[in-house]
Amino acid sequence: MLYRIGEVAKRTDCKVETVRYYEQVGLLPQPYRSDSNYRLYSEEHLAQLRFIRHCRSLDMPLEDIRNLLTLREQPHEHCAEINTLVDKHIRRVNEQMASLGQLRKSLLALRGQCAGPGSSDTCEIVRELSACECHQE
Amino acid sequence: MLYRIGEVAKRTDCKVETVRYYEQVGLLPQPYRSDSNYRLYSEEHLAQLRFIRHCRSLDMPLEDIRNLLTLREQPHEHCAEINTLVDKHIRRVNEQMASLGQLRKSLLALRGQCAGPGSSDTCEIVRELSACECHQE
DNA sequence: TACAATCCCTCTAGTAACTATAGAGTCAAG
DNA sequence: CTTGACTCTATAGTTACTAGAGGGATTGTA
Ligand SMILES: [Zn+2]
Ligand SMILES: [Zn+2]
Ligand SMILES: [Zn+2]
Ligand SMILES: [Zn+2]
Repeated sequence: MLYRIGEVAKRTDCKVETVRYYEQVGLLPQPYRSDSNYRLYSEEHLAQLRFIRHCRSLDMPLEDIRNLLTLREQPHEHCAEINTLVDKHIRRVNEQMASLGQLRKSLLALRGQCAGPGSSDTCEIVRELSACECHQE
Repeated sequence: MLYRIGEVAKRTDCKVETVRYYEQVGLLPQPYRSDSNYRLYSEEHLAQLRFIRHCRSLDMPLEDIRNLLTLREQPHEHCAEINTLVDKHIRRVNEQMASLGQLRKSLLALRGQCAGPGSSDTCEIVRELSACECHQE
């Protein structure tokens, strides 16, 4: 059973262009081709694309996915490498969360500066943005 | 007192190329030029660049900063517009935090799947990534 | 059989916000 | 006078797609 690209895209919840893109950057092997040069995908292709899409839904970079695919191909176990890779990603996500938390605090503080219209000549928010300490000097 | 681009970059903690980039996309007005065609910046330029950099440190998109700069220029108060803009950004940050939180949960669950080397033929992490439910069908 | 609506193809360029080259000119110190 | 640090322009690369142009293929319907 072979599927055309539109079918494949629908089944993996991604756009046709994205499927072609994965092929272009070497994440997805070349599909078969019909007489009219249409791409034709097997179940294996579909499975690999699902793998990729699920990794992407976890926000893994394509480079990591590439590595995971290689590890998956090989017959041996690679728990160590795989765990390292996932742990690194978890660390990235933790860092992003931390910095977003900081950001949120700063933004709320900034937002609190505005005392409402009429309270001053220029909005305190703009004043704060202009006269910060961190970017002076 | 006029500053060359390297000095300006150092004082605002950004790269020389970034300063030129802001000029190119119209966030920073054209500086003066020396006889040898070097960019020369006034204190006003410096202040505006600080404004931009501080907004960027809050992760505001350049488009928002452009709008803030316009609002700042005008003599009247614009608390309403400014607050709307900041609130929208805060909402974006909140959304990002929420989705990162979800992501973290999923990743930790995935990480927990690995029972260590020797426990199975292929690492459970890879198995989980291959056989997810969300990307089937 | 004719025709329209979909599908698919390749190739190219655009997105955000920079970053990094290449190849050249300028300037101050030793 | 030469070395090194600075600057200039113009162009391309980064990430992971997305959108479009301009063309063929397929499918369903009248
Ligand atoms: Zn205000
Ligand atoms: Zn600041
Ligand atoms: Zn394992
Ligand atoms: Zn999935």
